[in-house]
Amino acid sequence: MPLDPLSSTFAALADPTRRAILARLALGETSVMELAKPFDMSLPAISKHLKVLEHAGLISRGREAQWRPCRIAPASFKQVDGWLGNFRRFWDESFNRLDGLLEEMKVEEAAKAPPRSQRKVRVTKEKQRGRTRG
Amino acid sequence: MPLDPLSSTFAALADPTRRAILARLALGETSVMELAKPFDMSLPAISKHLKVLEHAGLISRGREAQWRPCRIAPASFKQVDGWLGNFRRFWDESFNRLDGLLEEMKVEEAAKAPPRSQRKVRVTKEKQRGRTRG
DNA sequence: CATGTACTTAGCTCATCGGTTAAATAACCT
DNA sequence: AGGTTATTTAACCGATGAGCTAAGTACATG
Repeated sequence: MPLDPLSSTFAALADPTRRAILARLALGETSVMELAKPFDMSLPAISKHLKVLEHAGLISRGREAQWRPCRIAPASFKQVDGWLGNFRRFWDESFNRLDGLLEEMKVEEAAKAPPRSQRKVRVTKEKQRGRTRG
Repeated sequence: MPLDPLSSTFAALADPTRRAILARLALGETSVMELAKPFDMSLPAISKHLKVLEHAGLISRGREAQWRPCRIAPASFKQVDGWLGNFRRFWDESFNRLDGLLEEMKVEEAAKAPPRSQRKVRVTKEKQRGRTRG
């Protein structure tokens, strides 16, 4: 049985060889041979690692003659980052300051607008999900 | 042999039960019994999961009489977030916009100051590490 | 077509992982 | 001391994971 996406992504990231491969790919698309070079490991081993990374949605692969160029695929990274966001308040100071600010703004807004039905906002849920900077 | 810290952290996160435990702990410190309740699983199994999480630096445990209250430990989360930051440019639009801005600023600064030795800045390295929001 | 290059698949080994039950430890409460 | 509650340790089992070698596939080129 296949694991849920987040589990297979984390599992894929739990190997230093695979993380090193991703670090290399962050510099740009490249071939399997090229990726294998830094490692004291058989080619099939690298091939397996790439399969794991692909299955985890962390890379995608193309076809160019006999080469299978690999590149970073953003989606799973984004998902991991999203999950991590649920815990950001535990370590990110600026996140907490921003939260304080947002809460202040909500309080002020609530003071201006008279309370209607469904006016109450679940701040805790709100601040844990789908945050972007900007 | 023990894995490197990042590997054991990712490995710890690669299990849905353990992620659910962390999600519960995000709501606040609690006991092993309390943590075990939602799961159809023996207590020793939970105990093992907690040991893995503790070893990964994702939780810490106290002592209060016969209870061992668990709570989120920030350090490993932060480390994961830091590692993920190396790849942020692949999915985070606002991150890219910010990078563009920073690069512009560097260009302007460089235009003002006449080129000295070691003036060249490795933007790529710079933008991949130790970023915080402000 | 034959040979070389770039991979992938198959089949094996060994270690680790997630779960189990049974027993041990630790602290509290008569 | 004896019992109850909370949690861990020990010993085991089946499944999965990372590595290997050997063989297979796909494409390019002489």
